Amino acid sequence: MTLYLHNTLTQQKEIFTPLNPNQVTMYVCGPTVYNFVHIGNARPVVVFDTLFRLLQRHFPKVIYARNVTDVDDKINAAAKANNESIRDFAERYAIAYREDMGNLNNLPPTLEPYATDNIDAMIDQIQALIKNGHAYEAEGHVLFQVSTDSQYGKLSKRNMDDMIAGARVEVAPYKKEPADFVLWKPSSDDLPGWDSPWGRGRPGWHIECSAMISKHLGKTIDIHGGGMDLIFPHHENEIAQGTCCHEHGQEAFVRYWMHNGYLNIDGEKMSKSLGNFRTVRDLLQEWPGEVIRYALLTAHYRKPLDFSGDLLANAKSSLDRLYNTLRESPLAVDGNVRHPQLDELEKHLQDDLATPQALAVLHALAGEINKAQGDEKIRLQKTLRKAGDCLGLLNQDSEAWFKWQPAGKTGGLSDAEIDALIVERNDAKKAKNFGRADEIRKQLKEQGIVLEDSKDGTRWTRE
RNA sequence: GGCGCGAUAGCAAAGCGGUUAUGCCGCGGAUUGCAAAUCCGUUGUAGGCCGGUUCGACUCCGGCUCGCGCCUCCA
Repeated sequence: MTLYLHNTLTQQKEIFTPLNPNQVTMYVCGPTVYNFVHIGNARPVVVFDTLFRLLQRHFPKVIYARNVTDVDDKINAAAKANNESIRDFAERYAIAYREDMGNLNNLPPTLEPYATDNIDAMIDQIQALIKNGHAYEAEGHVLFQVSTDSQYGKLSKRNMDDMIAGARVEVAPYKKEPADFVLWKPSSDDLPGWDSPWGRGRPGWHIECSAMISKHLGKTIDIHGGGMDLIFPHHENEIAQGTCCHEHGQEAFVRYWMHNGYLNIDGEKMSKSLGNFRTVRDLLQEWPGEVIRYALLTAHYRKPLDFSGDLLANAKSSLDRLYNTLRESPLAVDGNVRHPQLDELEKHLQDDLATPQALAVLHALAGEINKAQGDEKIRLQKTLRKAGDCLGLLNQDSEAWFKWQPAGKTGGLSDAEIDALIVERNDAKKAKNFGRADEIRKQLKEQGIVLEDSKDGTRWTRE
């Protein structure tokens, strides 16, 4: 197996080889849990879940960590307004996040460290940075001194002069140099805080990730992922912290940096600050989670993807076609199935997660299934189930898929009522009373129920 | 101001220096009591614009136009 991954550090595809051939370590930046996540937040989760599945197929052990940021100024303010602890406040959204991501068929990560459970590791790392001459204390803050890191800027490809020239940041008076960033900041009595060598305070934004990586995954990890917007400053600063806190020798802090492109709305980035976002939670009221997942996989992960109702409708139609070929096929994935199309699918995924082509393979298999009969058909259906599993798709029963209806929709016909009308219609058909049969078809159609007659009986689906 | 990305048919979205991406939508045929699904065929002059390299470019190179992103919380 040769796996190619695009590395943001080198801006090109590289052959992936883990530092330890028996174990891959991967860290992906998780959510700051102060509200429901939007569909743009779901893109990296789906992308790296797909990578996680791929890695698991080819390496004996994969440790995938995704953090939960449960302390930050937005959380602090919201928890205070609610008169509850940041932990209680944050945990509600952390649970919602896990539910939402689960509904998109994302596997749980191996580890989900919480920032507030790892304050000690952050303090340790900050102390190491001070000891190594990369950080300094000033007015209760601890700051990383960027000029002490000759490698600074290597991920985001920018140099200090450019940054200072274009800086729109106010420079705090206690900074030695404008680009220095906060590792630790003091907390007033009404803010969450932890005791530290620099007084009661709380961590800066970037330190949690590098500290938790060091603590849970080690000095060097194989893959670190996240959205493009994290390249600067978040990941650049993580590199500075994670590299300067200890002797690294030849090995980097992170060996492969991967970043997904944005989800756009009308060509503009979806973001919380622009307010042009849709929450995953809302979308799940209208669409199956699998449709959302499929939609996110239709574009290559590094490309922008314009999000729209049409995108989801197209994804739904495509999945309808695939599920139609899986009627009566068992759900369990048969690990022993072999088929050239599976090799083709693997080849595409191994080429920096070429999911659009991987989806094309699913459709090629569907075409074969539609033409096949008997055992050959069953074998191909098993193949398609397995192919779908590689992408986190096609893991449900076809009948359930076609009978699905939006959670937000109420008052429609129940399954039993529909079945009763179908019985009545079939009786009418037997009696050659096609007028009544068509009337029932029409009546159901008006309710969004489509009937399909076949020699094996009548099936129905919700539109 | 600095740095970077993109432009493909009705819609979405890929690979590839010459041979069908794929899905949805459209059209014709088969099948069907009707319908759907499926199969066969097929169209919509596809590759932002202008040059260059080449026997040949959507695919490589240069310029232009337009759009977008990061430099500030952000996936």
